[in-house]
Amino acid sequence: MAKNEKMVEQITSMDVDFAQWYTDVVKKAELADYSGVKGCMVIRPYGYAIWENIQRDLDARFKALGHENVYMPMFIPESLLQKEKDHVEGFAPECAWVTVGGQNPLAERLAVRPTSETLFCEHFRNVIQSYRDLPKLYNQWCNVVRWEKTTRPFLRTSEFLWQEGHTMHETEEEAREETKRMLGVYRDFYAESLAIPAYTGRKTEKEKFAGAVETYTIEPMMHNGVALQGGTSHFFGDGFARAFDITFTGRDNTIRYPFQTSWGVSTRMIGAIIMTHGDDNGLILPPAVAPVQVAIIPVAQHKEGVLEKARELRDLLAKKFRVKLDESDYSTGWKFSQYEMKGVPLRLEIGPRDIENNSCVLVSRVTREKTFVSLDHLAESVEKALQTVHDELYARALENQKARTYEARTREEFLDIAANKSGFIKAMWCGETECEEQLKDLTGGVKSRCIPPEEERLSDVCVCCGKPARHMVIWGRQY
RNA sequence: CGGGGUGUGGCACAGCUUGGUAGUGCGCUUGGUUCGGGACCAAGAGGCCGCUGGUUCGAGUCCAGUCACUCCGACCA
Repeated sequence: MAKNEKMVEQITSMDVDFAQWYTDVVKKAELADYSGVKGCMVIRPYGYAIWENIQRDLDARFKALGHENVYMPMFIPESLLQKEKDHVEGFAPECAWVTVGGQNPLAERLAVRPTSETLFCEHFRNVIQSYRDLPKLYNQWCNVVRWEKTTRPFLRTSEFLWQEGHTMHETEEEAREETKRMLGVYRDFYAESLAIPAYTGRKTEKEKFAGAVETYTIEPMMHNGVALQGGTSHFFGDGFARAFDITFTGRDNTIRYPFQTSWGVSTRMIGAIIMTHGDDNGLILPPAVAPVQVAIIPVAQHKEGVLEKARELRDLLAKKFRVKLDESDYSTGWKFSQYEMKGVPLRLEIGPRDIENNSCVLVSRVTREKTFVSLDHLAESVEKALQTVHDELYARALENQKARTYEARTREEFLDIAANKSGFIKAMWCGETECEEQLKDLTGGVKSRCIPPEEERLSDVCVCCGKPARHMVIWGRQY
């Protein structure tokens, strides 16, 4: 049999089947594996390393703003979860419950946390007495469980990792500012570290978080035009504070309720990275979170001096970058494919010819173009190349988002776009939940994503019912 | 929760209609030749065919039950 007929495990083309492409990338890039536990995945070392980089980056951003990390219990007694009416209604349907401890049935069953507002509230009640105790700026990195019917690696799993910030403030204004500030942190992180552009804005009444007064969201668009709710920041008013009886003595010596926020992003962001930047050759990682930023591939490594030179370059670059030198005896071509599949932003080839010329080859994962660079000032060249990868990823994603954002001024236009295009639709809305539901039914799943802060006035009437328009809404299908 | 589908070495599957020694490809191990885009040759290792029971001289194959996973719908970071 001819060698080119050899069966090579391929990644399904994203144009053929985007869902299958996604699953292939997750597996071939060794990000995650299915587990024996229904709806739960194994996050493999390479995938977890991405999460660790995300954590390190975000954690620094939180701490720069004065937030402190804490850890809450993983279980919530049913009575505690039930204290805020809207909240329990929203989350009870997808809670996992512990009913037995050891050998004995529990007197009160425990929910495995789907989110920790109630636990934070119980604690805030104990530690907040005076305006001097405010603000409380807490964050926790943890896992949560939501009993999902259908799951997909990173995008929706029964258990997932996230961070949830929970803050308490003296005034409503301060809490509202915090809500928007943290949405801004997410937006900056997406742009600066993940190279993902996104629309941000407020959720409609129908789509907001259970128990929130306002929910803000970041909505990046995936390569296929489908939205992913990429992070949320909630303003709770003093609703939970009242439900949990959290009070403090104000500067004027009166008893007051503090104002609260919460905000979170999850391992779903890894799914966003895959679906925003990936291509038919596999994953493409933004340099800021890539576990390996530069893969050094020695060429003809058996020849004298090649490995030594490669190690020298590794040691040099490792001072500044996350570098991996692959000395294994896999073929050169195999290594090229392997690191491309795993999305390493930059490949460095070093072989006998390069050594002769005091140069090496840099290959961008985005363009796959080979550039010969001098070994003098190599670190600078690498830094520049990584920056270029980031910029190109961002530009490409932004272009896709722009190209797939449409405007609809009539119901017919809206339905036509929903039926024939994939992407976001900007359209005016009257503010009624009925219209949201109607549009969702008529289009088979297009929902409101957010109301952006800078609202364009596309027309004066609701795209659905024709009554006077209140807001411009970005609509789309979601994961 | 409703409707399909699938369970056979690590992975992807064939074998089942018509019962009779467990197969193929990839991967893995060892040795050798290769090495600037997924190398090749040779020799190996690895499976009580999801589980339980039944029919039979004999079950991966037929029957009954059961469990798990998965896809499509309604709900969701």
